[in-house]
Amino acid sequence: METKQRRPTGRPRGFDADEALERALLVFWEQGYEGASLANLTDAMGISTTSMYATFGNKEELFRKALERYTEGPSAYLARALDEPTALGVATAIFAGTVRTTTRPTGPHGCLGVQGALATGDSSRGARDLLVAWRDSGYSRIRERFERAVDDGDLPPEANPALLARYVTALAYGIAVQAASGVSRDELQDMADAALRTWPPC
Amino acid sequence: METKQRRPTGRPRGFDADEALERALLVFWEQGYEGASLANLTDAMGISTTSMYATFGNKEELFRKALERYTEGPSAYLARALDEPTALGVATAIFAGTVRTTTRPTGPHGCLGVQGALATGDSSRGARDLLVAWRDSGYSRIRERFERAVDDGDLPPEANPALLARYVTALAYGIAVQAASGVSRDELQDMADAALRTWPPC
DNA sequence: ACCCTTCCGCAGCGATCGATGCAGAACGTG
DNA sequence: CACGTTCTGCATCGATCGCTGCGGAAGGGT
Repeated sequence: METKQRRPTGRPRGFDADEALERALLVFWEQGYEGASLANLTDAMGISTTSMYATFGNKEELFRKALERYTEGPSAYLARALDEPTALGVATAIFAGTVRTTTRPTGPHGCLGVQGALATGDSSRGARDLLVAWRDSGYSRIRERFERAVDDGDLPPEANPALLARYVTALAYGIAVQAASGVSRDELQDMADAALRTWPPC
Repeated sequence: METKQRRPTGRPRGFDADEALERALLVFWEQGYEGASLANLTDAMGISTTSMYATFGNKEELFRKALERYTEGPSAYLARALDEPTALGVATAIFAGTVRTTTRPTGPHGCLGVQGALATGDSSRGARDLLVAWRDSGYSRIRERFERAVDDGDLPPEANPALLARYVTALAYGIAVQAASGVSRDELQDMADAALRTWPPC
């Protein structure tokens, strides 16, 4: 089975699809799904609308792929944070990663998963629902990690993993909103450090 | 001085401007500034675009007035919260008000000041900047209230009012984001209650 | 060198965006 | 009732929205 050779050859692509997607990600990140027009996107990607549609499908598909890239790139700190040995370590790493990613000196401020499509019109409900699912997935993974921490005896038996996960995600989203408003990295990190001093909050 | 009689008479308005503004507020709240089209707005307001422009100026002005109405209506809990006698009472009231306002059984979920225009295209930068200023104003008022709490001896002298205000606003924005995702009122209130059990976080 | 396949530039699609001009309707005032 | 003033309904503006058809350009396989 030669499933490897899918493309029966032809004119090769004149641009780097990965780099184009990275550019699109930055536009979505900064302007949101609705605020990013096709002209904005293709200009930043350096390709024509024809190439964009041929390569990525349509605007919503492009957004979906940009979100995947975001998850595996700027937002990869979440997966790493879940590997920390303690619940406190997990929370600490999540906050540190959130602060760093939402306040990069170069690049958009805030979190794509929050500001990409928080409230939208009907025509953008697909992107909005996608981000709702994305945020819910992050919450669920944190909650499961805290459930394991209770099982491990790392967190006390009376701890509420779901509630703790809501707390961590809420603070992370709050950091993201403030970063989008222009609040500095140091100020947000100091706030996160203070919050962690009373961990766990119950 | 007869400044009272400004209008030299004429055909009276055929609709209630206050109610129309309330309807517009709900649309902006649910769909965001960019997601709310003129057609969406005027349909909900029950008036023509001509009447809208004659009465409110343009879309950005309408948004500005809707935000004012939001501040004095759904978001009025903030001003009341600042009158609480203690910093803990202030934080408690802010969280309770945020949870209640962002999860109203009837009406949009989330906070207009957050999801109204968090990340936008160039053409909506006016609305975006307006909300940045709105959020910053809320933060500043809370910070000043906490400074007073330190002066009063309510908060310990080593407390950091700016940091505490960042914490409260972050958690409130996080609640708003989760409410926009559909998280229930009870779950968010339980989380806020847990966070308040370790007040102040430093 | 030929052919087949894929990609790209150009132009333009219908729809919707925010915003207006205009003429007549509807009122308070004299 | 006539007038002056304001508001409203209709039609439409140019611009932009996301998206696509088409024909030629540019490659790889044989």
